[in-house]
Amino acid sequence: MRTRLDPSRRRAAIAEAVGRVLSRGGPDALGLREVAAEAGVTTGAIQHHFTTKDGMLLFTLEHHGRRLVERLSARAGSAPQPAPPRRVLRAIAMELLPLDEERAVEARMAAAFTIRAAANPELAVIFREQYALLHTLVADQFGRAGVPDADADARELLCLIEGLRTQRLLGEIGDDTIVAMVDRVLDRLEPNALPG
Amino acid sequence: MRTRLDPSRRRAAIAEAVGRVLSRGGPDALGLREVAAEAGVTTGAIQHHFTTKDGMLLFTLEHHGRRLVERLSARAGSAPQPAPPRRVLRAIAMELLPLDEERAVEARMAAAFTIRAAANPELAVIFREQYALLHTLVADQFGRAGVPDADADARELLCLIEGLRTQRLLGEIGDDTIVAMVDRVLDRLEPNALPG
DNA sequence: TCCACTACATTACGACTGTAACGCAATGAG
DNA sequence: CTCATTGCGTTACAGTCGTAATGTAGTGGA
Repeated sequence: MRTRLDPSRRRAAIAEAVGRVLSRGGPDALGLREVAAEAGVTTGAIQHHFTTKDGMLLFTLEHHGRRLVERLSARAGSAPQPAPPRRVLRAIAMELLPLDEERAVEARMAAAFTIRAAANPELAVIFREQYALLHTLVADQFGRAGVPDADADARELLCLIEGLRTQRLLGEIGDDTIVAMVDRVLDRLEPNALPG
Repeated sequence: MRTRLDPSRRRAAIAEAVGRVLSRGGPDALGLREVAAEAGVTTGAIQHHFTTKDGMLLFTLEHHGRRLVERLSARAGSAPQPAPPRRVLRAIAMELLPLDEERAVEARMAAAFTIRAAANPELAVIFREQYALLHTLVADQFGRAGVPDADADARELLCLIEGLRTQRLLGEIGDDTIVAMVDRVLDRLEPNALPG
């Protein structure tokens, strides 16, 4: 028997394992035994904490979404309050884009959940909730920058980021292209701000 | 026994069925029996034409990609030669975006293949080849419009379209938002062209 | 007409799937 | 200490998976 663990910790650990499995092997590799092995537990443990596979996936999406939003909020909220919006937006973009392996795993996992959500309303709800949070977060920064239509600018930036994630994980573009594109867009959206 | 059919026609029909199944039920629904039922054949027929499931998927991706590129080329090539680039680009965008059910099926299918490609180099190659064709197609139009960096503009537009597809199929944005965003971007990228 | 061949259909099989059922050790309350 | 409860591990099972094997009807050439 392995170390006994706080249930929420164990659920989190399993959710992380789901992400790695999904990221590594694609949708066909997502089996309970595979996840269990990745998490270092047995299928019995998974069954105990989630009862069903769909429940596990639902929690996994919530878990990762929560973590991501927290990270982004920290980026937006830290520093002496009047941090330049451009810098905050750039930080948010970098946090979302798959520029290191950890973010790449997140991106691949998100993509895997995306199609499931397209055929599963429960998952789609989670996505929309998280997107709403993200949108207000970004739109606030555009608002602070004084652009005429902060909502539209926020939608466009998030949209571009989504596209960059997808194209990057297909190898259609490289890391340098990603960064260049983000800067290009930020320069245009807020031309009066100081560079950096 | 069903009607005997030209092999390439049969393969195409099966590929279409794969797209519909993938679009409708997500990755878990993609079984040979499901595809066979959708195509109105037996698993034996599928096996005869593709021998393996992966082969079937590979062909499916190629098939749909080919069709899409042909449609787009037709859009770009038709009309008395000097059709305004803005109009051509808009037509291309509309052809790519899930504004009707047929394109929505294509978008969901593409998303489903995307994650598979992330873990399957053979599929990724197909994606990259098709993306290259698409890129030159779009970049040509930007070139004709006389923008300073046609490549970057093409990448950005395609990137935005990719993001719009994803967000649309999650229900995060609506059809009107999609069209508005495309026009917004086209207005900015090529401000000197005539409207329409 | 005969024959090789193609285009399927049918059946069968072993591997693998998610989940139910059961067992048991550790833990906290009394 | 006792004891119910929680947190797993183990085993079993029915169903589904992709694929191999085999059969057969239709087809085009000689």
